[in-house]
Amino acid sequence: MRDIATAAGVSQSTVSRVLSGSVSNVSIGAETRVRILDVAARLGYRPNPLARGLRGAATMLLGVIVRDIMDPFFAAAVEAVTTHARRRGYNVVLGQAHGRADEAIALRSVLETRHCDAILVLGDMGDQPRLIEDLLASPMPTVALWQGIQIPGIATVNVDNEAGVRLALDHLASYGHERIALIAGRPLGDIQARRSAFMSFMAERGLSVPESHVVPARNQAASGAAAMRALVDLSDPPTAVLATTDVLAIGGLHAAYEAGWVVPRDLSVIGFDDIPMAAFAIPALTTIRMPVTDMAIRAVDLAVDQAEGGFADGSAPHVLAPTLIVRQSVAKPRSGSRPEPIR
Amino acid sequence: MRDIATAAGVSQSTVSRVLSGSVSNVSIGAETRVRILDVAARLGYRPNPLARGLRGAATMLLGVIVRDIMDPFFAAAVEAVTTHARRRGYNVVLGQAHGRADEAIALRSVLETRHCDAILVLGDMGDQPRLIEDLLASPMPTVALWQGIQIPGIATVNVDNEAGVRLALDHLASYGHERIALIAGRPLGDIQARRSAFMSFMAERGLSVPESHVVPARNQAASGAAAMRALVDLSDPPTAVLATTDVLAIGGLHAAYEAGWVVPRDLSVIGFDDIPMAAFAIPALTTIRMPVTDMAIRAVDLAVDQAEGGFADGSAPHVLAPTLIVRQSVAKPRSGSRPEPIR
DNA sequence: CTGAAAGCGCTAACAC
DNA sequence: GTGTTAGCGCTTTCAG
Repeated sequence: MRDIATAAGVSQSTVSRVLSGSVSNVSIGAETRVRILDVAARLGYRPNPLARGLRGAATMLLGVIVRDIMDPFFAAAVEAVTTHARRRGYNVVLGQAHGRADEAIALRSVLETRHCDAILVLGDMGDQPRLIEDLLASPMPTVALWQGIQIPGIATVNVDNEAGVRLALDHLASYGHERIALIAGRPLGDIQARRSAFMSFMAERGLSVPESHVVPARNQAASGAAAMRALVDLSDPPTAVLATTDVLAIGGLHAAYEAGWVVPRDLSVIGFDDIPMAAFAIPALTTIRMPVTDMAIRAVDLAVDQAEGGFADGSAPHVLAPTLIVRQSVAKPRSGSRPEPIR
Repeated sequence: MRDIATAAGVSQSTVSRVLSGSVSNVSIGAETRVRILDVAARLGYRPNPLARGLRGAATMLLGVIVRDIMDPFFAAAVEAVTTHARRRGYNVVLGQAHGRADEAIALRSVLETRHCDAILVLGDMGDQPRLIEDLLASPMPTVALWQGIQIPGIATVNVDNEAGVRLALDHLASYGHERIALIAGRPLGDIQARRSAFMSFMAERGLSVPESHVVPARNQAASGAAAMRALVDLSDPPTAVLATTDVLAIGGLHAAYEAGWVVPRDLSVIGFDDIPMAAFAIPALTTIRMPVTDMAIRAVDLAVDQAEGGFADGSAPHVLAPTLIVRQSVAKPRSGSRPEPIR
């Protein structure tokens, strides 16, 4: 910038005024402005965001911390967040927290990331207490999405997991299912909420849930498949399965298929999230749709408003409602205890 | 930092020396160091990366521009890149280029992103000429992945698309398939390469490809499904289908299923990429596996070396080989022109 | 071994 | 309208 100042024969401040589009100040000499713009272009001038930041300017960056970007649900969430952030003039810095092992690093990454204006945390970080602690300690506006729980002091945007589970269970029940199993991911955040909602609603209806009908899994298709294999091998297999995420459900669908079970004739399956692939599962997966876009918008707005306005929204809870998407994977229960082998 | 200097009763420079772990200089008074460290901790000191950056320090940030994060393949790629980047001590800034409409913005984002040490471009940006131009104009180390083509002046890491297509076609041919259709994404980069490889290899074998057997698609399951629907409705439907990506193939599988075609009995399907879901498609998808991890490592190393060492690797082409993953979606051709309706 | 001072690129008072 | 000056937080000569 100094170069362009000398080259244009004006002072640096004038250049700054022109190039940074200072609104408030006095008007700039029409010809001077043109000359400066000209020289700037000729010299291929690029403002240095670091220097701007140092002066206290907003970086227009939103930090996003996501547990696992390979989870299609979170990929969609990142997409939604990115889209709305951009609409608000912000860009996104992605910090991946993959696995708890990297906790310390993820954390560091966040701290180093001080040069963004606000932070969004996607997904349950319940097992990374240091992260949470650190977020709380820092003065940076933070909002947590899909955390499953309220974190005092941090604005959170969640789905109503209980309503979702109730929707799913009601749907299954309306078909006459009583032996319903659960494939559940790590008991944290959203998943934990879904799991306990499942248990209460089953109890509420007087439906018993044998221990073997609640099978734990990591949130990957392979794990969902393994869980389904276990279920299908039981002496008293369920007639319906609720998976806490679509990824798990899709893995389960595959395992059922391999075992020769035809969904939904022999077994009903219902997922949670409505990831893009869900509609293309075989059969198309009935699932609970997450209002991803709305949640992303809400969260970004919260973060941006906090960053710009500085008003401490504190921890007003934002809980949005999921909806039931009926597709092809649910039907009435088979008659026998297990299906006749078809091959 | 000034505060901590006064609080510790030393000068700012001493504090800096201690806190930044200056290697070269003289040793620091043992007691002084401890005192400073102590005060720093007590005051909750956090270095300001912006100020460091201003002084010319590396930001340890890798910019990653990806066309579409919702594409499971690129999600996996981002994961791989992030992992290796972190191993090298770098964090990742994600810039999403979704859709060409945002070209200008994506571009800006990159330029603003000058505060990262190098840039990785994932996926074909052939339709964003301004982006490419800009990358070339800037002095920032850049490496392009899955660009499908060489870009003079930018280091590129690609797969051998032709080898991949040949692998797929050989596999299909070995089962006796001759009427092979192609579901192809946007004719850009990798996809373009795969498409033309398909055409040449078919020609090479003397196999004709009716125009109706090459169906264009956007890279989404829905589009793959639509394409498959078209294929299946043909009066001379193919006995095998090659999709340029697994996402397309999975969509196609679904459409075939809905049409009552049983894969692989009535139709063989083969994909490209080997995304995590591919193994859990129904039936499990035979596909061409991308060496994602290796490519990510190569690219990150290239970028980092360039950023740190400054040696201009220029545009040495890096082309890695894909492999065939045989699963369940390919069998010998059905006998009739079309399958008997099964329902 | 430690302090003083300059400067990275830019902006914002405050003059003229 | 335009120039001067100070300083954001940090590192780094250059002197003590």
